[in-house]
Amino acid sequence: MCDILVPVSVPVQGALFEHSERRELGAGAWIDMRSAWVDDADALFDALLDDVAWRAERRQMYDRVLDVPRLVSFHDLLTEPPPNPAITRLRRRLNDVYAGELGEPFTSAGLCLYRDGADSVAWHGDTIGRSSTEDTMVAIVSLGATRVFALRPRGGGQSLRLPQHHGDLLVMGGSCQRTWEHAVPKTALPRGPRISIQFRPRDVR
DNA sequence: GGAATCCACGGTGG
DNA sequence: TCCACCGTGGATTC
Repeated sequence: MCDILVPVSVPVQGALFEHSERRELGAGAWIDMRSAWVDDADALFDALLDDVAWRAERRQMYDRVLDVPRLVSFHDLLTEPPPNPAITRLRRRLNDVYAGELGEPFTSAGLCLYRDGADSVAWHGDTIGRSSTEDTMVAIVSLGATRVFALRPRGGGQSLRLPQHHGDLLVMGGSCQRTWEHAVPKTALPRGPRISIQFRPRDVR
């Protein structure tokens, strides 16, 4: 792995919401990052671990049916109460800042539980609909163990590795979902559980 | 030696 | 009809 290590130069302190820490990725893609964005992240992590109805999914891949290497729980925030009221508060905070830029509010929360370093998600982009060419925004809150969030341009290029710590916020916007892919790679290093909350506009996973 | 990365594989569904 | 999607495991690279 030659790719390096991003936090490098990214100033993550200070007023994220002035967008002073926006990192432009090129071609209209950008990410915002903020560490320790979640208040009382310890309690939220513990509560979600217990309260969420985590689901294991299986997927046919080639000649086998495999367990998806993470647990998931999806919530449409417009039609059902979230598994924890803190999710509503986080959504409000995000909408206060981003709904204008987005043109519509975040309305859904997808939760993933990465139980250990063997849990992961492969390279993908979150597009709305299959053939859509429109940009969307995804906000990801991380709780629990630190895991690398990797980003790379579609079609190849240097990838970024962004360690996501307990309570961190990462927002991907602009063309990011179309022109970049992201992943949470497996790691052989010892890792405890991590929960991610992905806020999206509309009912997409 | 160990960890990370790359790549091929093909059924599914939009 | 077509093609993007995605998890694994072996090979390769770091």
